[in-house]
Amino acid sequence: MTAPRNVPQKPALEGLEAKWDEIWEADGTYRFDRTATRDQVYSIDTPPPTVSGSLHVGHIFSYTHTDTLARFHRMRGKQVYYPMGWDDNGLPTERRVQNYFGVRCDPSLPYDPDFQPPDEPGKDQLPISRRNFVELCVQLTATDEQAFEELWRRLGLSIDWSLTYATIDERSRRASQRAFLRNLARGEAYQSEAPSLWDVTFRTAVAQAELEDRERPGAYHRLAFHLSDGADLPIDTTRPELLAACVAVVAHPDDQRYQPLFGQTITTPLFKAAVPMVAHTLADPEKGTGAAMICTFGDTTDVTWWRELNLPVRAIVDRGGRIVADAPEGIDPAPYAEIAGRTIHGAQQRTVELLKESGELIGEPRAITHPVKFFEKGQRPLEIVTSRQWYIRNGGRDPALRDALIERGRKLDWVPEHMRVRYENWVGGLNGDWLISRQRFFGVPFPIWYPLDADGQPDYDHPVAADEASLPVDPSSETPSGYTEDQRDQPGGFTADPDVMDTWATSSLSPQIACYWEDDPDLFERTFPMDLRPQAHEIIRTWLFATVTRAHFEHGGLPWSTAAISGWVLDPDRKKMSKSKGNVVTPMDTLETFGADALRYWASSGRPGTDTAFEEGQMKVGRRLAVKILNASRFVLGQEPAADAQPTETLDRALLSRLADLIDDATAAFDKGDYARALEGTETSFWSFTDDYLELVKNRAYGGRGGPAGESARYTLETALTAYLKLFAPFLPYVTEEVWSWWQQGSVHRSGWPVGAELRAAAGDVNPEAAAVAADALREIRRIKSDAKVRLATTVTTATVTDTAERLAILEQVADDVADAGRCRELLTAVGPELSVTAELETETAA
RNA sequence: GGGCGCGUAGCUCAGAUGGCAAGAGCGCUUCCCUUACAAGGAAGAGGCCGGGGGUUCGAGUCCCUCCGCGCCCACCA
Repeated sequence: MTAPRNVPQKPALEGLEAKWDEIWEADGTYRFDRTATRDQVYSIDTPPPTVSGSLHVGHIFSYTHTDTLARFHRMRGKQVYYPMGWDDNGLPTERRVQNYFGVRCDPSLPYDPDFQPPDEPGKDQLPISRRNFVELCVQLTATDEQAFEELWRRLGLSIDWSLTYATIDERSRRASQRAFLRNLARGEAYQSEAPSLWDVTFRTAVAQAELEDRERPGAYHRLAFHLSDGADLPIDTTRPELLAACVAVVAHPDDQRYQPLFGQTITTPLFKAAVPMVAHTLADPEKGTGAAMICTFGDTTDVTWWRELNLPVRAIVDRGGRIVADAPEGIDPAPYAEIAGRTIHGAQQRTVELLKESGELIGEPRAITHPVKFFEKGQRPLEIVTSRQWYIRNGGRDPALRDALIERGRKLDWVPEHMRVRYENWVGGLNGDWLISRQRFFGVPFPIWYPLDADGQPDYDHPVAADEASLPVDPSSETPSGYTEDQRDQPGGFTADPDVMDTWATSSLSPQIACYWEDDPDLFERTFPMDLRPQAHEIIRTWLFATVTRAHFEHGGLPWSTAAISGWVLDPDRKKMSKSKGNVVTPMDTLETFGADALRYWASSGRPGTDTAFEEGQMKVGRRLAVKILNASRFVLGQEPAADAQPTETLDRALLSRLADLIDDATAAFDKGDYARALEGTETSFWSFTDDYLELVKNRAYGGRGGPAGESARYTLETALTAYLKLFAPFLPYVTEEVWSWWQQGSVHRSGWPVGAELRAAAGDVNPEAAAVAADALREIRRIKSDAKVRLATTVTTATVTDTAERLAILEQVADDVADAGRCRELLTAVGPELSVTAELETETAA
């Protein structure tokens, strides 16, 4: 039955990664068997890493967690559907291409088929056509993806590499456009011209989920507004440059100071605009003077006031963050000419100067620090600009939908459980629908055209959608049905929607993309909804929520049953590791230094959802464990049990019994997603196996006493080793596979997960305490030798073990093994209150 | 301002439904080349379990409160 044994003399970890990566690939060890039915499948919605981002140990950390679960379920007999995606779509790639090649996209330029990027990026970015730009994006991401794949393979992720996708590839674009068209047809997607948050650097709209607050220095400026009776109304503002955009003054309806003013007309300083005094509960009597100017638009509260109070628009900031050239209606154009064309900053300086000159600045500006909204990837504060954008409903303005989506979150299994709260917080706090259009270039285009009227104006109310069968389409180069290409951008013809979808609009469909939604209905049937979504906690509000929303609309259910949220890797100062902080360790270097198994050991010791310190000490421990497995295995496999060997000795059966408990514990932990607990238990047990059990049976196993007792030891050693290798396999795939190959056929990763009941049956009726009693006695004998500062091999002429009668009865059954391991010629016992050992050591003869 | 999480040996962390006379590894001390392993092995020292109250026969584990740290969210006048 067993293969010939091939145990190396001097086993080592070096070279195992390259060797087994190649064999696993050649043997298709992790290949998905698509004949499996849904109940036999465990499918994983792997996070597609942003390939333009840098690789860091945080990736190793969380992807290892997922891989341990994948390997566990595979060993339990599931067909694991474990694809890998690349998120190459979107702004990070654009930015990287700009910097890497020194180019920028100018959509007005024609395509140059012979274009070659400069060898070195020049001082000024070279303008190139959109198509040339996108080609560079594709070229660069291909390189990035290779680096990621190399890392993942080296790390030993058991991914089926035949199942990769990229968020910009044809299948993703098709799924993304198809899902959008269906959202549109069902009324879940819509277009609206409305004020929205706008990044003036990237010149694109951004979504609520992509905002972050940053503390910024600012200053309160107290401005003198004028009442009709000539009195002044002081108002504080941090944005005096928006004075020209002021459309009203607001105060809280209950604010006694302003009761008489509500409904009156106020004159703004400098620009002399007549604006109404209005009341709204969002006005905070505690802030500033209690009265605030409403501008179109200084912040999101302005938008709320503007909408709810039906105020006019007086927009002055353009899409590049400058003051527009022409003064809005109703204000004095003379001072406006002084700020027109300036940047926000310049306009603020000039406005303040003018206010000082006119005497309408009261006192000096008072410096403060306040939170300002930024695009998370941006460098300049967001402005609010009115533009036409696509939205997908997400409950932000529909309580029934919001409740339905919160309910979906409650049906999801969260690991750890408390992460659910973040989801509910976010969904509960939404204040608008999901803005998915971006005024960018490298992304999935909207599959939409607009008819042009006789004047060449687009009819946005009657968009022409692409046919599903034609997807994916690029509306800027393909023609809608019913038109000819020469009608493009001609009066009476058509024009393409110029925007692309935000990257989350595509990655929110990762389960559908990964499972070949509509492209391969048979495969989809076998894999969707998926079992596991592993991801980081900071993107619960984006990726997780958006994915739930899309599946809610498209499938009326959850996209997966479990969400496993990983923590962060912290540097020793307890700060999140990130590139900007300059404390990132290159993962490939770390892999070279410690080895994949060691790194995986460190990663696996981080509890689900818990932030974990980057600690080289743990990696050294992992490496030592791997080496220990090699050496202990070499010892165990040095002798072969007879085919009919049975565990007859008490010590052996006690070991098997404890091993059965370990297997049950590890299995239960894994079932709950707690890989770390499974590892910890296995590791603790394994060290006691090598330190105690191995020493106790060494002599017996190698024929010291001969007969069935030796067979029992050899049988038990091999049975235990087999179980340990399987238990360790999800964590240390390389060393376990290597040892497995010394005497077994096939891959340990395709061998079954151990079953506690089988070992328990083999152990029979035994007191598992026997293993501990033997180990305790041996430890006491070692202590005596250690205290006497003699070699552990020193012979004991007579040892006397004192212990309770109960424990001595157990010791009786394992006494020969204890005597062997302790090198005791004679082992006596005496009843006493607790364990103690005395021993007479044989005098060392001089060498 | 609201919410979540964390605070256990010098360091990194375990301690599931309360029973612990408090654990692991690293580091530290002492000893040992024992025929699986000296990039090893054996033995050992080291904690008012953040502070204060409470519930209980019994609390690191439950409740209250305070302190410190981290994160998420919040309408930026």
